[in-house]
Amino acid sequence: MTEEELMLQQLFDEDKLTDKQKKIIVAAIETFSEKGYAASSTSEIAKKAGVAEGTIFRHYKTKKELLVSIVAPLMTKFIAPLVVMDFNKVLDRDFETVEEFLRATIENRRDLLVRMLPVVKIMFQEIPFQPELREQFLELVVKNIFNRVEKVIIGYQEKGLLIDMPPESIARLTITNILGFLFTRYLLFPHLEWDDELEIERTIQFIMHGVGKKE
Amino acid sequence: MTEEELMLQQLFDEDKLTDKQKKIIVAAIETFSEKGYAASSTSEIAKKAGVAEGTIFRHYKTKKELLVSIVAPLMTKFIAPLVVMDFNKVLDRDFETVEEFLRATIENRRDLLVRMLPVVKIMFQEIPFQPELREQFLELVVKNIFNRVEKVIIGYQEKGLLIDMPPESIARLTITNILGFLFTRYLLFPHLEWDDELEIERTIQFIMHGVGKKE
DNA sequence: AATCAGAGTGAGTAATCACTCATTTTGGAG
DNA sequence: CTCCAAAATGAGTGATTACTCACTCTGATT
Repeated sequence: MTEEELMLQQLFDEDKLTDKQKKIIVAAIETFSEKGYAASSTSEIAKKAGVAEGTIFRHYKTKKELLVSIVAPLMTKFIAPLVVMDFNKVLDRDFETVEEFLRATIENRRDLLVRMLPVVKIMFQEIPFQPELREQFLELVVKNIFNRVEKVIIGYQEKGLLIDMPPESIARLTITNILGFLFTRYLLFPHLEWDDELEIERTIQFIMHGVGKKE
Repeated sequence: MTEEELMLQQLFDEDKLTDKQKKIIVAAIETFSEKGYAASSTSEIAKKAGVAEGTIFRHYKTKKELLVSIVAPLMTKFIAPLVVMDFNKVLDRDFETVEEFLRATIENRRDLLVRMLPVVKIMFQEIPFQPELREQFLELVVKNIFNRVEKVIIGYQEKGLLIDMPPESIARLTITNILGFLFTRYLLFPHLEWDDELEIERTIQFIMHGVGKKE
């Protein structure tokens, strides 16, 4: 199974798509990711997919619909597992400490991010310009994730494992560091040599204990 | 003096520009920032500037040259003050503690970021697609800033104010949090109500002491 | 074998693109 | 005022854009 098919399987119900439809999606992802949405022409995508330009418009009414149909599924896929994350399970059973919870969360999202890298790149590029994507993102991320994460934080605070800074600030800071690491590692400097395990541990250590030296 | 003229003054030697040249730059910044570079047409920019389309190409050979001439000065302006930041002065004279150093650094860069917001947005949007900008960014930020910051960190480590995690990791984590705050605050959720002073203090506290509760 | 719906085609469309250039306007020096 | 170089113009360029449509192909059903 090729790299592309693996990616497709993550995003779509692969079986319902014809061969040419798959090729269009693969070509579109590659082109959008390399040149950006606005700078990608449908003729170029068709050429790269080995398909007539008209074929694209048989399946997608507009170029924008092609973009949205690629990016939108990623958001739900990326968010879904975190939404169903059972609050009590996380707190009481699986993860005794915050460190373990963070380690599991980072590891869990890292796989998906790496596999979906080109689509993730497209997503962040286009969210500022596509209201449809922005709304979907805000709805999913801000309302679902943020509330969910805040509950987890309050739980750990009650167990005395976290300082009593307001949960939304702890959430902001923690998410900033996790996404900041993934962004720096995989989007900003993917070409540098990274010791992933080590850097994840340092990130977790940093989140928990900061960088100030205790007396 | 208008908002736009204030911005221009930051980026250009205002006096050398004719009235129409200024209007072109203002219109280009506005359009690029709103729609993205590739989706902005020169005819639209000309219209918005109240200028003939040919006038743009009298001063800028290509559309890309217009983009670069807007974004490039920002990078040097943004980086320059940090580069000339005297290592010993920072360490021994002005800032006894890391907290004070962080506070001053965040405050210092925040002004500029807020004033330059539209250009900053254009910069981050286009760096992935414009090799010219990417090279300039890497040269300035990675080599200058990163080395400079590492030296400061080593200095504070020698004074026993920072843990002995490798400086490049401390630098990565600290910069992530500062830029992460500014990004979240001004680009991601500028419409939310923020208590800036408070949130900056929390960010600094987080960097220094983490979120783990001490026994 | 006949039928038919959906997949695929590719030439064609008007609109828009970045850019050119011959010409006119402008503003300051002599 | 005259003069002139730089600034500004806007109609015009060929190329490319997203998208259409009349048509063909394909494979499953009867």
